Amino acid sequence: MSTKDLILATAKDMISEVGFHKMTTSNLAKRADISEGTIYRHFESKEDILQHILDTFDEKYMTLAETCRVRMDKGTLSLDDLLGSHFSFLDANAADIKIVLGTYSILEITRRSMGRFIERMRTLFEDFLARGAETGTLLEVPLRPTGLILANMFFGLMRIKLYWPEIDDFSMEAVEFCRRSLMLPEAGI
Amino acid sequence: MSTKDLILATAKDMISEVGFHKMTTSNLAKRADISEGTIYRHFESKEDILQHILDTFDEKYMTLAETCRVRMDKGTLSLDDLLGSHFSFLDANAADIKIVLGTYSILEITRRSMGRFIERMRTLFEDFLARGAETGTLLEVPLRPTGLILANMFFGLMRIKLYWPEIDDFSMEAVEFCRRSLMLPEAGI
Amino acid sequence: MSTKDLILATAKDMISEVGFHKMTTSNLAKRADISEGTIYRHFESKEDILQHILDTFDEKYMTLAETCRVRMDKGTLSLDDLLGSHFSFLDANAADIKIVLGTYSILEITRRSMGRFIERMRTLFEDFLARGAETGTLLEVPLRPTGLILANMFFGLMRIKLYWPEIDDFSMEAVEFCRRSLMLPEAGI
Amino acid sequence: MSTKDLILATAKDMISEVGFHKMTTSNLAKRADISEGTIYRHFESKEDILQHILDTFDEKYMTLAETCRVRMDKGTLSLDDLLGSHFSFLDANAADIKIVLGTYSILEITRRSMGRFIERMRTLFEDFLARGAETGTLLEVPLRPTGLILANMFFGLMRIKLYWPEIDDFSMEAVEFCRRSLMLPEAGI
DNA sequence: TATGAATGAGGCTTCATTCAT
DNA sequence: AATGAATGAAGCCTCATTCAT
Repeated sequence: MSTKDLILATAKDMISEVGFHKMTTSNLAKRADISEGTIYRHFESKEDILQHILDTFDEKYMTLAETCRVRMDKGTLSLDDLLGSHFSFLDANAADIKIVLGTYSILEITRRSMGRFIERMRTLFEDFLARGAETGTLLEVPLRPTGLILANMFFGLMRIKLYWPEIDDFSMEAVEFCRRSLMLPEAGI
Repeated sequence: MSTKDLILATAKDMISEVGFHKMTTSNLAKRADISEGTIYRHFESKEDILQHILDTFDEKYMTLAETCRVRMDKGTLSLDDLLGSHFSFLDANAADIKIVLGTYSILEITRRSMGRFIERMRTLFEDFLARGAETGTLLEVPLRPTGLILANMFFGLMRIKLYWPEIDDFSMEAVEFCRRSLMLPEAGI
Repeated sequence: MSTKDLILATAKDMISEVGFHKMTTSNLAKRADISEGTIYRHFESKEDILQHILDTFDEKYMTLAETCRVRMDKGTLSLDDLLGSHFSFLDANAADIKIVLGTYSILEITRRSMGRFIERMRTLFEDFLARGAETGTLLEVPLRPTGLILANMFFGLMRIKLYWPEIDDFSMEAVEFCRRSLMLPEAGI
Repeated sequence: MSTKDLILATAKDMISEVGFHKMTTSNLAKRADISEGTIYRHFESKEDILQHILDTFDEKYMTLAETCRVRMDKGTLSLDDLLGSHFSFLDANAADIKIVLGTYSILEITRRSMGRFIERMRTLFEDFLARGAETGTLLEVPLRPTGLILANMFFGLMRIKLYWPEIDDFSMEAVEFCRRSLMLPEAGI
């Protein structure tokens, strides 16, 4: 692994564990077993490290969204698929999420980054809802706010999972909660 | 106002405006027009100030919950009443909420405090759902997780309102979203 | 002596001895026997200390210039008096001068400060020359540049005295040099 | 141009532009488009680069002095010639002068180098004055200090020109000033 | 010769906290 | 109770220099 990647990986771990402020350049260097000066050969500032982490995360989510859209266009993406792939994504990127959730209130760059993230997720959900309404599988609901509600639900789930692990996971029930609100009362009766 | 309250009020404003880390004891003293030393006559540490703010907030919410319970026991609390009174509470205590949301990821004391807050809200919603199921006005849903889902929804709404004010308010739609998921398909009509 | 003055005096000594860059905040604190943090209770930055030194020096020269002007108006100020009082001033403020000479090429604030200093000295000399020409004790020479030449001569003398003390003092000869250039060829002869 | 010369030339530009301290080895390498390590293949240290620049400058002045002496021995060097050739030299080597003036107060090596420079100039002027006195074209003045006064005047002129370019050039008047002080009251009566 | 990543000492500054008055 | 000067640990960052390739 290149030194730059080592720094990035170590910083990601540390920030998600102790927060941005408590990861000091000195700590970071020690844990990555490099000198403090080396950090500045690869990054302009401590905040710059975070910026890189956020950018990478951003790209990862864009890839997921793209994949979802492709399947949506083919008509093979169910509500469960959509929510399920998001849960997987969030689980797989827990550290990044924790970083985002833990710094958006402190740092302007994260606030902006998370704002973009929310928007992207909302747009994706919105498009899904629009399509569902067209094909008659979902209720007709106000698209924009409902997309936001779903995105918001996801963040909340992650937050609780990450910061209050002692609380039982309630993802499944959340999915049910949403299904009841969005699915048409099963025609077939 | 006593000096202690002055410090508390000033600190609350500052923390919600600039965050816990960026409120320094020096800033605080200047803005409250007292000396830095005076702070330590009333509080043990900077964190101790936060602790007091959190405790006060805690009590305020307990009062609201108590009020809700009283009305619930009388059978005069509709879903709209419940959610409405919470929206009012959150609006009226925006500064406290912002402090909680902005520090739980950094400080153990807030993490615990917010944990309790979530639990309390969850319990209240849970009780409401149980009663609704009994009286036949609400669907039968898994109580504990659904209470959590509702609490979670509230926090999310506040968060977006506080940190991304440029996003349109979607409280009303969120309420609708929940109603659809929880209300019985209006019987016989 | 107040702590602020102690810092100022110590810094003046150190800067004139080793230069602005080589006086570090750490050194300064050690030599003044205070903690590094204390420096920042009294000054905004390291450069701010220098600023204070320069301002004080500025005022001191303005006082001298004022005194000279008063005597000039009374008609009791000979060329020897004028140059003599300047030599005394420069000798008495050797540390300040060394600081000015040693930092104007590095720091914008000193460059400006020294610029003002030169101007002030030039103006004073210029006025003296004008008066001398009027009263017929001095040659008529271009005022502005000649004032500058005299100011310049002074700075040069100080510089050599301060940085090359091994070179014999030549102030007296410099005064003679100027007299020959400025005095009317003694009438009476 | 050899790499060594490239480094030297680039360093000369940079030091005269931003000063010795603000030219970092990193900057220098970037501007010269070489690697930082390469610098240390050609020079022992950052100061060593300056040493080379100073040495080269020293030689250049020695050449000028030599030329002047040759003409002096032939008896074809007027005061105007002498001063004029010095002005030309200083103009042509403005970067070197700026380096010397900007570092003698900080660095021992420059202080020594400039000391030698002053001495050399003084000696040359002194010899010229001696000859002038012998041939009866110049007043008899104390040689050593007067030589120093002239050298000093030159440095002052350069300094002001380089650091306060907003001040009008007063070289011509300076020459006049010196002529008045040194020339015999034109016999020719 | 040349590279450029790595080093580590040290610089300036901030800030929660203490203490004599 | 209140003051505010003083502390000192710790934070971020810079930079001349070294060294393996």
